[in-house]
Amino acid sequence: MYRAAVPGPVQSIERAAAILRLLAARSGRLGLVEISASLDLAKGTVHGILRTLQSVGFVEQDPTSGKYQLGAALLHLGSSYLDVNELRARALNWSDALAARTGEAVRVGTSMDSRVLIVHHVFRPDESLQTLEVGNLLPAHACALGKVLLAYGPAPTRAQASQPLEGFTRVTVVDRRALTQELGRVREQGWSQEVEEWQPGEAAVAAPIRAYGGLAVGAIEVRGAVERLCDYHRQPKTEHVTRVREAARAISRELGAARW
Amino acid sequence: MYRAAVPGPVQSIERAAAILRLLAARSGRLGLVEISASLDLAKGTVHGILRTLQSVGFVEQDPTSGKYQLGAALLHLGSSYLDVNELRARALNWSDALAARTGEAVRVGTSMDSRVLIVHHVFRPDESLQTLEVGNLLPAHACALGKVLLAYGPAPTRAQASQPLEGFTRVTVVDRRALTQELGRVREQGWSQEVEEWQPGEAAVAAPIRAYGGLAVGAIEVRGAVERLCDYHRQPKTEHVTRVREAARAISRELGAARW
DNA sequence: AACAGGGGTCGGCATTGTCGAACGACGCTC
DNA sequence: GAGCGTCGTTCGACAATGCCGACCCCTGTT
Repeated sequence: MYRAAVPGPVQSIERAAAILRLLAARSGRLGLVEISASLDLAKGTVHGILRTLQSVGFVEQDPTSGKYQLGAALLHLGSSYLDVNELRARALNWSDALAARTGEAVRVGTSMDSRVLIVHHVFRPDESLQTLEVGNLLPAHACALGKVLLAYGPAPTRAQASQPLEGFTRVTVVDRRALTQELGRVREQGWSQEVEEWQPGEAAVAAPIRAYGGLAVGAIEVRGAVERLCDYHRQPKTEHVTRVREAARAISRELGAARW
Repeated sequence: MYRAAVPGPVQSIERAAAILRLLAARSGRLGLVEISASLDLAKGTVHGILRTLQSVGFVEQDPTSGKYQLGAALLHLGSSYLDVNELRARALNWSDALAARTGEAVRVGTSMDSRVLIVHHVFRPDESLQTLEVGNLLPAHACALGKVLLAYGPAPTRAQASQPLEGFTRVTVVDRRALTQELGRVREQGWSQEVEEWQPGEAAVAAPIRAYGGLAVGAIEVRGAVERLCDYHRQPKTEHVTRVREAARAISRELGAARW
């Protein structure tokens, strides 16, 4: 039997986490056999794990259909994570001001599993209906936040670099070499942009939030309609770039100061 | 050795969940020995679980201090839970309207471990700064949401009924018998109130959201300053009570209709 | 009425996680 | 600055633990 390199990754916990991820990915309820088939585990095994997860409130079971879904306890854990998260805490003050000054929505994100996790979101300051995106996961290569995180984060692993890039609009960067080139440009100029590469009609500008050592621990972006955020060359307006970069620097300073 | 009544609650997963709860309760970072002492487990055991939780992103370790805290993956799971949660989905439409009509903040909650979990929160429609309370856990006996859930939920277990009620202000109901009496009144009138029992200066009115069978699966409340929400007898204004009850009934109907 | 498909249960086996002691690093005190 | 205490981490042995796969029951369908 294969023996793990590092000792003691608790198998059942890994499996439980895989089940939770599966339930989160397929938004909706999943049956026992679906889960056991997806993870290639025996039904009985999955059932035992599910019952345990249910008893601690991490999953719930629909009594009529018998299907499983995520449980309420996770919501509380997630919000507790936000309370502890230092990046978010430091970004709170500055992002409000940034949204007010630019008149656009502001989002703060961090890297997770080569995707971008939104940890803070300030609505565009107008009366329009907007949905809170905190907790959402975005593909890194298709949004301004992600590009900055890729550019200033650790180098991608072999496995990551060989995965194809998914396209979302006609201008999403799907060519790996083109992306590498753009990330170089991002490093040179110190900020990233994204014009209709994720959502049609939307553009964004992002800058890195760096902790001691220079590695990016997060990013902050301003996002809004292309016609407001960009000039007539479809390039982000300089004032927005400047303001995002200022906010990012301010937060970086606070993060550094808090620990050193 | 004690043998569990139902077979197969996976021990390591229960322990992992206990660790996560501990990390959530003590907001902040915890050391390995603190955790192992709190749960009365061997250091090595806790370490193995923590490493596994870390590898799946449920906890993070501060590289400088070595202490552990909740991880980013939980945020995503929590927000995924919100996506699936049917109570919240149905409440979305009605709570916005309720907030607009009453001019006050609206919250929707559900029962969890004999406390109240906030699953939706609409800010009071003015420019004041408010913090999102989704994911927060409140004591059931001290808020309007909780009283409704207690009144229309399953009867409390022996263990629950013998726990003392914590006081938060001078008027918090801390006497178990007084609470029972008030819950009876809530059942009679179909709604609950709370005047400065949780936060000084704040009052709230709540009504039950019931699924098929009549059991409350959630509750919705309007919350605001006492002087706005109540009349000069410090009783909630009738118009607010009516509106909350209407919203609750509408959501209940949708929930029932969705399944039957 | 028979069948298919779902969730749930059970007991035996060996894999798996647990324990406790020992290690190395750090920081504090004297 | 040497010693001590504390903390996170590693390791190996043991056996308790959780895993597997066959079996059961129920519901809905053909």
